[in-house]
Amino acid sequence: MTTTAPRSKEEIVQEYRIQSIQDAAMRVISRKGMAAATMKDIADEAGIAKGTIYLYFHDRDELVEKTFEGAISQLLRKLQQALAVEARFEEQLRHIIRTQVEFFREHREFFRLYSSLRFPEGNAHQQKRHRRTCQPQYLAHREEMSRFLREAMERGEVRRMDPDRLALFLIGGGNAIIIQRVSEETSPAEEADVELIASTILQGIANDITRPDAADHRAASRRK
Amino acid sequence: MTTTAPRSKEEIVQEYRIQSIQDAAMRVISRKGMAAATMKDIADEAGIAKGTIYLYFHDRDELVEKTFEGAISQLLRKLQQALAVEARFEEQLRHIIRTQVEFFREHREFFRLYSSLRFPEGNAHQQKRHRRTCQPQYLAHREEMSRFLREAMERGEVRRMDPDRLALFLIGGGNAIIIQRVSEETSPAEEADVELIASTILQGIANDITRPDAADHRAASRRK
Amino acid sequence: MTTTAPRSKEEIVQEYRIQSIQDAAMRVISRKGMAAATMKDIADEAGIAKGTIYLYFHDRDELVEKTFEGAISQLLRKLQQALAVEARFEEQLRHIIRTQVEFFREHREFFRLYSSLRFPEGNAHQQKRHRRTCQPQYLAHREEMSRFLREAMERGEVRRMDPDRLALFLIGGGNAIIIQRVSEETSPAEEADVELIASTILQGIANDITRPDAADHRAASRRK
Amino acid sequence: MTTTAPRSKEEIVQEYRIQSIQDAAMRVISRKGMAAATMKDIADEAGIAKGTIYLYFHDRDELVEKTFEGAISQLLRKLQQALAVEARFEEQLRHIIRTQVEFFREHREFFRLYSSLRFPEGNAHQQKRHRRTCQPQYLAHREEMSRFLREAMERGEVRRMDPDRLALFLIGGGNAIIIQRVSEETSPAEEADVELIASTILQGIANDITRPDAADHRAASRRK
DNA sequence: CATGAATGAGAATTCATTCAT
DNA sequence: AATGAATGAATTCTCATTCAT
Repeated sequence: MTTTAPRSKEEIVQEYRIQSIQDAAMRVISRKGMAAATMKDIADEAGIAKGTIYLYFHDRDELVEKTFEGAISQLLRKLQQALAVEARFEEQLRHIIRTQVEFFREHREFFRLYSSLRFPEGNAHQQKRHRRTCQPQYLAHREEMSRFLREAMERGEVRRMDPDRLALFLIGGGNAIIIQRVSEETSPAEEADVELIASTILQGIANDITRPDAADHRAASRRK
Repeated sequence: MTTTAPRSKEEIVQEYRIQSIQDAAMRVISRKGMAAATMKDIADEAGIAKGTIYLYFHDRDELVEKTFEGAISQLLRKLQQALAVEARFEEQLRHIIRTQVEFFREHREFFRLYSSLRFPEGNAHQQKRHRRTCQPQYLAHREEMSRFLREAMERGEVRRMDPDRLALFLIGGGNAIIIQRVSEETSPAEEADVELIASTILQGIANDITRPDAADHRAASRRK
Repeated sequence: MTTTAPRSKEEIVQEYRIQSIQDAAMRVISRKGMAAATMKDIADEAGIAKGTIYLYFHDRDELVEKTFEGAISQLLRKLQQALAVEARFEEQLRHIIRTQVEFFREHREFFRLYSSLRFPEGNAHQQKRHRRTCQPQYLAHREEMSRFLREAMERGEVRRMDPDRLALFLIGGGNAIIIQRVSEETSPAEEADVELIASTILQGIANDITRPDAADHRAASRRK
Repeated sequence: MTTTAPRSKEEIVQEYRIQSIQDAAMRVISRKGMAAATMKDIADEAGIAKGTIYLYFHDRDELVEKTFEGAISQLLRKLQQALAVEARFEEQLRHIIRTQVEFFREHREFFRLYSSLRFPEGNAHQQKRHRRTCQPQYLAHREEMSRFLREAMERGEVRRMDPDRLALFLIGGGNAIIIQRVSEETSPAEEADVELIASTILQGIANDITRPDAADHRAASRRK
């Protein structure tokens, strides 16, 4: 493990405060939405005064950004752990999907934030700032997935195609199901959704046993 | 086709106004984002006075909702046309995907709106209202797709699985790629992305185990 | 007379509003001071809503600046009129002093504003802006006076000395007396103060016993 | 000199603290202006914590007032020293003027404070308090000068006129020049400004045609 | 005593909505 | 019907002041 620098009590308290404000921000944003979440809301949620937030974050933008960064880097860490496990591609893929589904179940508040960040709102200045700080985190997620798929292609476990596009499709499709899970009253077993995603991506949906031409088609594309 | 009731000149003017305000709203929202789009912006874009909007829409929420409804019903109409075409399942699927990609290319402004509406923002009252009016439209889209897939399963063209989940996955994955196309400087040919989505969904990405070379390859990499 | 552009009713109303807001700002600033005058105060004083001010002025800074500019340009116009009168130097000087005393009597609220502007407050950015827009007006006043004195020196009516410094001294001394008049319960006749300033500046205060002619001069003036 | 009460170490420390806070306040106010000078700024400048200031001053107003009082009483002491010197009136006048110019050169930060205090800002309560504590100091300065002039009139060295008004004029005119010196990049020699003020006040600026020496002076300057 | 984190009243500014013209 | 000036509630952010450590 890494040697953590010896921290004074002040630093610990400070970190605790920062964390609890971010947690509150996450809850409020997920409840009321990015635009409608006011500093007052967040302060109330955190059980502190409005002004206190400004002791730890320069302004509203910074709070939102840091909140997002914190959450997504947690997700990235989990994904990397999932990728680090030695296993067959198919197992790894299922593991990755499961990790995301679990993460968003545990942090369902975060999901909204994650989604809303794809489309930055606000004025031009805010949007630029946004792209600068939030997008990189979002991109990192995509690139991690993209790299995972590319390596599988190089090993021949996945047929050759644009790994970036495939990563997008997989993440986007997975997220759609997660969103649904988050808003549903009762969902199927988590494992069922994981399996659905994994099997769809792996084998596709076509019932090709009966259609010899489909097999031909595949064989043909392989020959290219 | 359908017999429209005879409309007075007033009604025609009225409809024209409503439409041009909604068009303006769509452009502004897609340019500045949901939260930053002010009534003044929309009025200016439509070339009318702020107050005039209130003659046709009760308040800002209603304008946004109606704008959304209008746009998504256009999309639904196109999808239904695509589904109405008699063709093999695979062709229809490609057609549907192509329709969506094209629709969002032509209405890229709308895409933002579409995405942001999945996660209604605002206070509890607004959110409730939202769910009442916007979600149905969004749901209609999903259900249309779901029905299409279920029917294909019943015909045996698609293997049995949850058609709702599959529809979600397909729409979500497709949207992710569309979003990317919208924000990219230069994209691959539209047809390439359509094909990628279609083939992934149909055949999946796994390199068929029945191919001995692939199996060998995998075995080899496992030995390392 | 200058031909005023034909103005629409809107423009007239607009100008009226601008003027009445500036008047209110002047009154509030003179009552509570530059720093303590809030937008709410000014709006209340003008009998309008806070937001209305922002229809006519971009922000607080602009309002304060424009208010100042408007008032000082009035003063400058009056001074120029006073200087335009053909008369002996001494008469002109008295006229100028009288003009200022009168102006500040009629616009006593303005005086505070005038004084406080010599020392711009606020952050560096505000101060820079200040210098750009307010100082020029203040300088114009000084330069007008300076030019008047220099010309008198060139005509031999005033002994040679630094006209800029002399202008400063005269304005500063005059203002000190005006400030006093503004805050006194009961003041001497306006003309008495004008005469005191004028005679002090013209003849000085020394009772030069050693200069018989000076004594004569004084005796003469006493006889009048 | 004066018998100071025997002071405990605590009292000495206390006085030192008070003084250093006031010094810091003076520097900050002169740098950023009365309104923009925050308690944090002053505490930082003094190298102590914000809260500590409140151990020695009841609130911000009191700090500002005491700071002002401290500075102006220094000035008064210097003026009294200047007046105590036995000399001809003209010499004493020059000495007084010189004292002020020097004082403000050495305490140029104070000058701003001095000027801004003539026009108390803030709410009615603050202004009342202000008048109670600050004005007396300012008045003492004026009265000292006034007394000096009245005595000179009684001795026949200065012609009879309202000594209060004359004091105002002299102080106001002098200050205007000092302000200018403070804000100029490069100023004339201090003595030149002292002489300009003194000679203007003593002899006035009129080129008295009846005075042969003055006429000579003019003739000489014309010849150039 | 000294500290500085926490507080919350209050300021500037924005913008959906109303309404006299 | 259309307008856009006026409104004021709501929001972000600041800073004098308090108080537990």
